[in-house]
Amino acid sequence: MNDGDKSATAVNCFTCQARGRTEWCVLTDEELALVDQGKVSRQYLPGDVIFHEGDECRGVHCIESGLVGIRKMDAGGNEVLLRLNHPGDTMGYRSFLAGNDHNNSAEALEPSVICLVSGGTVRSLLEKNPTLGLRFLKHAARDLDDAEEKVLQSTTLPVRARFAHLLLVLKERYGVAGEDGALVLELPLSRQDMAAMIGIRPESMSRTIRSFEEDDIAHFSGRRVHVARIEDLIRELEHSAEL
Amino acid sequence: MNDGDKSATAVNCFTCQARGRTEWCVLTDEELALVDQGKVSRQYLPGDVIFHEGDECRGVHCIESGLVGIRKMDAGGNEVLLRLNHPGDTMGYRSFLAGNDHNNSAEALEPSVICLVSGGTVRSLLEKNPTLGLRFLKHAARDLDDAEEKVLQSTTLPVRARFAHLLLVLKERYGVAGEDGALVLELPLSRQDMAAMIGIRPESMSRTIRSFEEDDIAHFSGRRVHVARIEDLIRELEHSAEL
DNA sequence: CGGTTTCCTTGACCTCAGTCAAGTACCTGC
DNA sequence: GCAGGTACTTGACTGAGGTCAAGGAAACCG
Repeated sequence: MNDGDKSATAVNCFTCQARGRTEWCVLTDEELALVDQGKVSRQYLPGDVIFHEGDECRGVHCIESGLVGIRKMDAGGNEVLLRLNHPGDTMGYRSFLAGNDHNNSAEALEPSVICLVSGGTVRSLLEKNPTLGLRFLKHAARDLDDAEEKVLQSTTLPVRARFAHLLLVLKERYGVAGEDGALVLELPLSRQDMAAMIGIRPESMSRTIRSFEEDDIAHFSGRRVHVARIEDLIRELEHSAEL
Repeated sequence: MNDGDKSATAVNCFTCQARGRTEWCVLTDEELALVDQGKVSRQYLPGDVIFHEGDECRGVHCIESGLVGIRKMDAGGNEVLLRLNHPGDTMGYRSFLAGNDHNNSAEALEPSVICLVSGGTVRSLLEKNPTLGLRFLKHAARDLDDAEEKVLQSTTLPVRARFAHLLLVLKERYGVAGEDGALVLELPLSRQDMAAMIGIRPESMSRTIRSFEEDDIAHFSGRRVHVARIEDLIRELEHSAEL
């Protein structure tokens, strides 16, 4: 929890690394200048919380660099890691639009630089440039698809299949080419967090990993994963379907 | 499956029962006339499918009357009932916006009249009237919250608690006042569908209902549910949290 | 009306994943 | 270095919920 006055690092929207990937890329230079003025940027270290469930929503967060996990927990302290957000991603736009408090929390998983664009700025931009709203809308549509997919999987698929699926999804972003068609993943996640992503306990995560090793489907050392044959992961998914 | 040429019932957007509740309520009369021209309306009977997962998305559906269930199924034939849609609700706007095929299916649960607003119409309206996009956006934001809530619940809560929660949600729309503070629900759902809503098998649904009866939490006869003390349902939710 | 189908319920059984508890590895600060 | 965490692993046990199989109830339709 480093809530102190992290040096408000001088970040500029025009030179932002993630600029091309953000929702803001549809803005004119003039409009982008508004964002630039209306934002505050901060650094976060792994474990730092950007906002908490229940916090008042004061604007929209935008990731310049790093990695952020979106968590949600219930009354019993159970927690799920809903998704990972990357540079260029926008966070908290939903609570902002709906005008209610944050209904999930965001935590830095890697050292991150994150900007908070004030509510007023976003509101006036939405009026000025309708395309921005459509960008948000598409973003929401994608998130919604993912969430519904997750609902389906978490109620129908067994843990092995869910884990295989998770690895296949993570491959898109964290897969690095191994030799001879093998796949190597460099995950940014602890086992706890992987467990939280598929909604199981750490103990079950351990056992699932071990069973993947025993079946020679994947090999884990630290946060590096070797997968000799991707088909094995896919089969693991389908396998649970038939029969 | 009544895919024949159901009489294209003469429905008019200006006199639509659900008008006030639709996304379109932000349109001017002139714009609404466009919707009226650009739509086709049809009648559906219970069990009729409005669109299937994988179908091409040809526009946005709008419910004039009736009740529609949104289902999603996986390769193994497992199915989840994601949500219920009511008069005034819009369906399929996400696939439409994202430009991909429908990723879930819609089935009439009651006799329904549903309009299909053509893609071109929606597109031009979105350009004309940015507020419409914001309406869709808020809608998506709400759906997303629900979906994420559901992810959390389906991975953390036991069946009894999920069912209690379902009843509490259904109460909002289907609760009718019973005498002396008791609650009576007139559900529009079969047991199978209730099971599908919380992601369990019909057998488990039966057993859960029976256990609620035995514990005197709720009494079921057909699709009517009597709940003497709502607190019991709430306690059922919290109960799973502690300990 | 009886025949068919679909829905719902029940029982017996089993298995997957959660729980509890203990032990190990690793990291950090002193 | 050692003490104290935290993360991870492992084992033994348990139980909630899925599966299978069968029977009953209710809706549908000729």
